Amino acid sequence: MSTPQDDRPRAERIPAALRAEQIYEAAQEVALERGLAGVTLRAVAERAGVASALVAHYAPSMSELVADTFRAIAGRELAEVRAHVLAVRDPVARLRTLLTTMLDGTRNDVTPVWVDAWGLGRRNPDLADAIAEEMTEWHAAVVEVLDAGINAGAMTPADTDLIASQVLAMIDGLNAHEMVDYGRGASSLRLIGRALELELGLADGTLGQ
Amino acid sequence: MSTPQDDRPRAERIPAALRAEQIYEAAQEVALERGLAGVTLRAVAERAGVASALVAHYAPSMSELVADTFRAIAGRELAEVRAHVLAVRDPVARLRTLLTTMLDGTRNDVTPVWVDAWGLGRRNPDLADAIAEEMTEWHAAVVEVLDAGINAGAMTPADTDLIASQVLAMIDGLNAHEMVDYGRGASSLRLIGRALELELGLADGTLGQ
DNA sequence: CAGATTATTGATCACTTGATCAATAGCAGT
DNA sequence: ACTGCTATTGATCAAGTGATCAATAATCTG
Repeated sequence: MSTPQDDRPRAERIPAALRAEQIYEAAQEVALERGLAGVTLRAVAERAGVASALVAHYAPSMSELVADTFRAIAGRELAEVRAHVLAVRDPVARLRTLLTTMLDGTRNDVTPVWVDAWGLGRRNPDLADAIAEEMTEWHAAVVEVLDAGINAGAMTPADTDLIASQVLAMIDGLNAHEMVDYGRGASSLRLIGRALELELGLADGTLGQ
Repeated sequence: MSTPQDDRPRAERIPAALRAEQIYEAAQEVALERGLAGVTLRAVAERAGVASALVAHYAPSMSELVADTFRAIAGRELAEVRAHVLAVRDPVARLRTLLTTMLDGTRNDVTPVWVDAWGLGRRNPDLADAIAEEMTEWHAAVVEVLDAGINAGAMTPADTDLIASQVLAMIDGLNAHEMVDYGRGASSLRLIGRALELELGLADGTLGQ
């Protein structure tokens, strides 16, 4: 059980740009399935159906590939959530949609990616930069939702910058907790919802069920 | 640069129980300095000043050693914080002490241990169990502080179970964020303090400065 | 002091990681 | 059909991981 190389039909020869894209996408698939820590030279190569040397050929280094993979996954997630949330017109319903979307477990595969990222970020500077960037964008998106609600008069004026940080901290903390099966039975939505209702002058239960 | 074995004076022969304790402590030192992911057979051996085989001899397996190491660090941290917090008699001041203690950066070395733990917990069942246990104890400690405040009439009655989960989520989330240098300038204490003041009927600024 | 007990080690295994490089194979243009 | 360009690969490296085991050395016991 120790074949020095993968036996596999030789990969079809395609333009470099296209192959780079395939490898890039394979890395994302691996990250979503096995976590960011599972994005190894050989795992990505197998997923893409090419020799591991080809992955090394297209990626500057694995640490950069990991960082780029994280950036792609986090960026796409934000774009999707943003589009989904902004489609809701009523400000309060929009905020509720934001919370439910981020907590309903639909994105159960990207949470491990974030948790892995925080841990790996300490030894991977490229990844640390990527994390900071994505977090800034998430923060801006939450602020946008809050500001819209306040400007529409549906929420009490508040320090949206601070509240957005709070929301993200709670969501990331809860997601990390749930990853190790620490549910405590309490509904995460209700937990965050209550806090925001108080800070934004909303009636009890408006954000949670 | 490839000595097959560490050249080093042979470790003095001491009773097994004592040596086990030394290795156990060496693992904790390594974890605090290089993170839980740095707790490897050879790193612990070097730290303890023994051959790597001896670490393997005393530890059932590395995954168990990592789990035990986490348990020891998290447990000791909780005991210390608890003692420090319970020494404060005034309920509100006690809560404030709890928050400042958990956020003032004094325990900057154990935060990475927690963050590593969440990531590694997915592949290390022993570690996952340890995490859940330690979190349960932390939760109970926070509830204790909140209940005391409410019973003393210093805080508005509330669902302390839920609020404790919220506090832990925010703290862990914020700590994770700060680990990748994502400070956003905002004071974490003020952020959590504001939220709790609202939920516990405390005057603005009572918990934060 | 001789012998049994046990703590400690060196060597080694099988495996995984990222990375490099000469060699090969396929396509494009002439 | 030939030639040049380039995508792709196999082999291999050095480093690091956890783990095992016979051999050694120190202590204790009778």
